[in-house]
Amino acid sequence: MITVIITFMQKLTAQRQAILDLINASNRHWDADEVARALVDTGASIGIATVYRGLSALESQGLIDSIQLADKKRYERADKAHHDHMVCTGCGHIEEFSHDTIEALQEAAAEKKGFKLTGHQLVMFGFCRKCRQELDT
Amino acid sequence: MITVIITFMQKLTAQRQAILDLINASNRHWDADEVARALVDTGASIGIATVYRGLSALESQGLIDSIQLADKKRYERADKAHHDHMVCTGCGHIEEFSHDTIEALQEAAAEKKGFKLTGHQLVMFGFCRKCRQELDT
DNA sequence: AAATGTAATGATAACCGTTATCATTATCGT
DNA sequence: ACGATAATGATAACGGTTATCATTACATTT
Ligand SMILES: [Mn+2]
Ligand SMILES: [Mn+2]
Ligand SMILES: [Zn+2]
Ligand SMILES: [Zn+2]
Repeated sequence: MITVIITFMQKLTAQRQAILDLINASNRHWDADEVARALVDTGASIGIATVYRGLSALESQGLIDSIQLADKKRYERADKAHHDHMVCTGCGHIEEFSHDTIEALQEAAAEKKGFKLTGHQLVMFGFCRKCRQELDT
Repeated sequence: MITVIITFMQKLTAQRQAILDLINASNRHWDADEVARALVDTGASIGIATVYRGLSALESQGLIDSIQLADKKRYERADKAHHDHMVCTGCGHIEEFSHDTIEALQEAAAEKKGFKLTGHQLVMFGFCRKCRQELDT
């Protein structure tokens, strides 16, 4: 019998509330540094370590979501349905999409290999509509 | 009129040939450190910086492939058809799979958003057959 | 064969996102 | 109010990767 002790946030502190509010008020995908700068710009006082810890804590509560890109993690609101991402390598724009059939086929593919899925991440790279035009000119 | 000068490898040096041979002789997904250690173990003399540069050069020639995982990049043989990956969070085992319908639907999803795709990466996380059993016991 | 130009090598410093450390501060239950 | 516990913030440390730079290996030209 193994007892696993999980420590949850004792409280949504002022700092964590500020992080959560910031992310919930936008549709962006924030990295830790952007969050820290945005909060400091509004006059809040928050250390970068607190931002990292706050983001982790909020995510483990399911209050925010994240995607792991090549270089860094980016966080976004959790009150949207599951979706995946297209990243424009030209301008960094992130487009969201969801496709039920793709999701179902992933599950089937996992089943065939004996995998018990816990998550997935599909990232597509390319050029957004705007950057495509600039390439043609 | 913009001229882009691309410098290719002048030559497949002994070090890069050794990296390529090592990777081609296995079905593993190697990180840079594993490659370096494996080569040093066979008596070869190669610096870690050379391994990183060699892996990059070989990949840009299309001689090897890579996947970007959360913490590090992993390299594999390029003489297999395109495929995606399932990573076992229990033991690190990487299973490969390919699904033509998923690929086609991705292209369609990109088209709908105006994206010109250049690549994608689908990573599924979960527990492999072996680790599933150990969880149940 | 010798000289020249260019690319690769290897040791190591630097970089960058992230996590660990630790003294201090805030918060919760009693 | 008290004591226990968790969060904060400055900063050090970490891990993977890239940059620097003096040296070495090639290939091409004389
Ligand atoms: Mn999103
Ligand atoms: Mn593979
Ligand atoms: Zn773009
Ligand atoms: Zn496993």
